Amino acid sequence: MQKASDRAYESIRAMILSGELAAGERLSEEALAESCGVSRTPVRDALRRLEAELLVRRNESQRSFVADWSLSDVADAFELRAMVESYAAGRAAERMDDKTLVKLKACNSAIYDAISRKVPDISAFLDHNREFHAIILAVADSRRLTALLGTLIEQPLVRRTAQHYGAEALHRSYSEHEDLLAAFARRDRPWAESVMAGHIRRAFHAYADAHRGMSSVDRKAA
Amino acid sequence: MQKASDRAYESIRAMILSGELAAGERLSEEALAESCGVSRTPVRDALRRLEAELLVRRNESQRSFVADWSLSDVADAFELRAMVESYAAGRAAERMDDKTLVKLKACNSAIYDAISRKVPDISAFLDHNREFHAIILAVADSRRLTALLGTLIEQPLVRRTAQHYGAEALHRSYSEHEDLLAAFARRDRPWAESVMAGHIRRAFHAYADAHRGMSSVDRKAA
DNA sequence: GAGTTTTGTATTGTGTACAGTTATGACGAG
DNA sequence: CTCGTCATAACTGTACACAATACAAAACTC
Repeated sequence: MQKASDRAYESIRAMILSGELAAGERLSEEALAESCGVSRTPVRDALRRLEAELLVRRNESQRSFVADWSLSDVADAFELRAMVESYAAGRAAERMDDKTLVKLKACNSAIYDAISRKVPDISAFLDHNREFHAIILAVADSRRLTALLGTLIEQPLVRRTAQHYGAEALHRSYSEHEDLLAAFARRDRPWAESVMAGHIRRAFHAYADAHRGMSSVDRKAA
Repeated sequence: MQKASDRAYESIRAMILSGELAAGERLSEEALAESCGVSRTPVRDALRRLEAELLVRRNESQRSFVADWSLSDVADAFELRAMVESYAAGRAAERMDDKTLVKLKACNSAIYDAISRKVPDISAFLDHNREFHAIILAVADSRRLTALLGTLIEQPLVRRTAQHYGAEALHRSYSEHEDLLAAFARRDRPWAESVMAGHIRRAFHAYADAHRGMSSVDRKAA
């Protein structure tokens, strides 16, 4: 069995990432239990895991809330992610093999297909993008690194704002991936690190622009 | 109340870090519950937390084991820690204030006292050293960074092997802290980053030397 | 005798009841 | 009308009981 605990985890996580549970909202174990169709025990398990990911916060009296990410929190996470993920790309460059390179190329081609339609398929883009980075992380071959990045990649708001990415931002992301592939093909660690660092930092500014645009007047993001 | 869960956490954690629970050993929830004098529920909580720190590993069928850290695992952790903690030192340099600087100086003086006795007080050294780094982390002022480093600092074996550090390694650590203080006093971010990176990397090699010495013939560490 | 199936035991997952704690609202005094 | 206090309600922590699963050992078959 052991499904109940996982179901609760996935369910609550999805509700937080989608915004169904608003930032700062109170989380009652009992209410979540009913919402997930399980008892409080697996919900408690799930909340502990989400707390470790900083998706859930607890106040001094042990009550749980949806973490509210300020812009500076998101900036922090992106800065750390840029550092850690460029390190991962560097390790991957040294450990790259031709078979994995082919997989990465196929993955980025899928990204190209998704963003080159008349109406870009953002959901497919996000999925393939996630896979692309996951493959690199796997090649980097460090459990510790994987665990660390796991807490940095999924951020509330990011997925929701991805819908507002412009076509040029999506294509820029694709072409940065191509650069990464070139660096990997040459086993060039410093190159891979540089490209990845820039890739993540660009993503942050795209997010920040979109976020500013959303929170104030709905102006076009650069 | 809420003590039982914390007691279980601290108790199990201490048993792992001290080596009382050997690396790779099976962890039975019930046995731990009895050993901690609580029921299985808080033990489960504690195991989830320790799992997030990678101090406890679970196999595919959800059974828990003490994580067995290979030398390469420890090397991984140190490399990441060097990267992340030097970033923290850099942020701290930019945010440093005079009051905190005084506290850090006092802390390092306490370290000097601990290591300058006829028989160095390693336990006091470790405590003050932890406090020194904790203060820097607090000044860096990023919850995310704090959470990240939390999973990197405590490592099985490290505390145990600290007993074997030579007098010169301890004094070197003290003097590197002094360098950090100088960098902080001048709000010199790159300097602080460099010193911290070197500080952590030296610590790793001290550990590696001691570890090699212990696992093969008991030769003197450099 | 070797391999496979079956059975028994140990361990974890889940639900639920109860106790202790915190928050909230009502009521009364100033 | 406001502030403080007290009572009640809601929620979390803990324990325990039961169900489900996995591992191991023994027995049976080929």
